[in-house]
Amino acid sequence: MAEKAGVSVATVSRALNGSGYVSKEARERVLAAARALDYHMNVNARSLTSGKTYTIALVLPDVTNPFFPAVARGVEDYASDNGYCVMLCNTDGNSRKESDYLAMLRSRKVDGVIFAVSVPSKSRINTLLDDGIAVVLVDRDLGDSYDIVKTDNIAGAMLATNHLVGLGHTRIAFISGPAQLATSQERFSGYRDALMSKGIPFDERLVIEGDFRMESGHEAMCQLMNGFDCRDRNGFTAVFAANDLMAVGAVTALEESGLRVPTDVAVMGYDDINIASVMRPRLSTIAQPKYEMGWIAAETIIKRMSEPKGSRMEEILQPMLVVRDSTVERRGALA
Amino acid sequence: MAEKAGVSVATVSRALNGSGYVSKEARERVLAAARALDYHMNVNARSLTSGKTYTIALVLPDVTNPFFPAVARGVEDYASDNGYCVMLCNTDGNSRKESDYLAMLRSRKVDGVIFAVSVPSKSRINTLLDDGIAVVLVDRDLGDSYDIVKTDNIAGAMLATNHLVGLGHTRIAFISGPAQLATSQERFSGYRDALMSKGIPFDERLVIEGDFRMESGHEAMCQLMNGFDCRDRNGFTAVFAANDLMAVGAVTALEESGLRVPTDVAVMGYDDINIASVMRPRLSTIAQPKYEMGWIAAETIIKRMSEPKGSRMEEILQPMLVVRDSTVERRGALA
DNA sequence: TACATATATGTAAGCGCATACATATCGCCA
DNA sequence: TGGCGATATGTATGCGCTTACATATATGTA
Repeated sequence: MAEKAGVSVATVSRALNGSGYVSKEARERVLAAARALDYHMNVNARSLTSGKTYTIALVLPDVTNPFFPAVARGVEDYASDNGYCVMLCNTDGNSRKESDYLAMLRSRKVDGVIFAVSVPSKSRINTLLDDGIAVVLVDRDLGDSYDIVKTDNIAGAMLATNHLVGLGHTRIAFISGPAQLATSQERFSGYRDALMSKGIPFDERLVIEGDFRMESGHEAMCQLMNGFDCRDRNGFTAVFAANDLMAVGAVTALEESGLRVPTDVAVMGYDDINIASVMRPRLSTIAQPKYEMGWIAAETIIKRMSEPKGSRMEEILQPMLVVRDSTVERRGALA
Repeated sequence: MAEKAGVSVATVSRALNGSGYVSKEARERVLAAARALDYHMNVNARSLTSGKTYTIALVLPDVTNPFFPAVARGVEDYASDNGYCVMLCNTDGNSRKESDYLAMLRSRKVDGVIFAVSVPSKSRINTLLDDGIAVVLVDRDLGDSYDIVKTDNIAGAMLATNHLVGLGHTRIAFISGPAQLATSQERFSGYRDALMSKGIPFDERLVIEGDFRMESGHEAMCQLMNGFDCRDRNGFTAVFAANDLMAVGAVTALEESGLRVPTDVAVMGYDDINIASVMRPRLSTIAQPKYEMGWIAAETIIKRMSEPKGSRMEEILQPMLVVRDSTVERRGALA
């Protein structure tokens, strides 16, 4: 390549990177040679000296969870527009897998990792940071120590709860996410606080912990039905699930018991995944700007890489109430 | 690191890789030093000499299409179990994005790319191969030149069509995928051949091309309803969509027109994405082993890397008929 | 004309690793 | 005891690139 153009490797490098002085003529010869040889820079070799790999990792529990593909897409779009590649890492919420991956990413010198934490471990993250790897959290918060992009879960849960209350419900069950996640805790707070503020007593027997997966929603619902008779005003007349997947499970359980949604019990989800608008009854839910979250996370991490010492960045997006058929009965609806 | 252990870098390298001769004592000192310093090999630097990056790319149209996350998961699981990382690349079926990405991957020296092609271009793939990058196609075939993992689309489409025919339908519309994709062509063949073999005349006015997305299914259905009165026996009484997403769109269009599924027109999908079992009516469809496809694709590509010159590998998985409510009316069903 | 600057290019070192090659020690057999 | 093979380790080179530094020419200024 250098010979082909009749110049030194240094000049080639300068020509290709537009750094330093290169005569017009030399540049053209280099470019011509590059084209002729179909030459492509070896990015890995470059990273050896530059320290930058132009790679970021997206570490999340499971792409198969419909919440994440949109986030991933957002990350990827912003990243690729800026010359970055993104590695996809599924942890299954498994501590071991998570730390294995982080080690892998460290030894690959990724520039940054966008992290939907499933086991809250600050030391894990600090290790990355100490290594000079930028980190931004998405969705799953971890206190106020790290850059984060999330939605306002408390507001979202209040939106949901208030909607239910507005419909006349006072006995509202809550199917929570994994208790150790801030995301779950926040949604729970929103639920409880909304109740309180309306003067509705909070009954902890109405709260069951799930794990964000469909089956756990089904299970939780069964447990709930076991403990209470929902045809009884002292039972419950509505359920708010901390994510749509669990809401789907809950609806299924309800139907299996011959209960009608929303007539017998109203169901509210969270996330607004694609399923929500297609299932029957269509699921009322709290929409999160998933794609934007990913996009902004990528933007944030790239910004962070350019100033590692800058002050903490926090992007809190607003969730939105989407009312469909699982909470209010439509009269004269087509379907 | 080398000094810390009191040996040369060569010995460190040998100790860490288990190559060449290293005394037990030296190895232990190296390992101890590594632990003490929290040393991690720089994989990129290594790839400079070894030529291997232990990275594979997964290039597909859009992770947001529910068919792909499962495939991606399969790829990732096998890959990470074998020390590989996977880069995620969305092309949107856009020729430009696709080739941009391939260039990017070349300059990053990925070891292989698992490719769900959207624009069929052999030269594109040959360029990769010439570069020493392994390629295996998933789902989208391209003649018999390359390694591929797919399902038997002809068989699948026949399964679907025969099911409909068995139900008494003779006027079966078909919403096809993009015509340039082998996947679409094969499903179309299966549809037409099944019809033929039952002595049912094939009416090309009943075939409309979509693009695998939900909206296009909706549109196609509208077009179909415009051309035919489906309450007329000479219109159509069933629709087979080449994928579930389009089937969902079709069902929506049907409902909007006040038509009932499956009573007025039966609908059959393809893929068995998560939505299929949750929507109402639940969608009858052809299930593809998505996760396995990804898993096997990763297995295949890693095998290929170890013997670049080996004979072509072709894995054709079998699709499965899943009968739900969109084709047959359930009596006494709970919901 | 003499010298400071801007422009242009090459040389060489180094990034973190693997490895060919040279060297050194040891055990063992003829 | 001389010599060979197995074992162990260091030195040096190169992977493909960037960049500090040296060098060289052109341009401008006093």
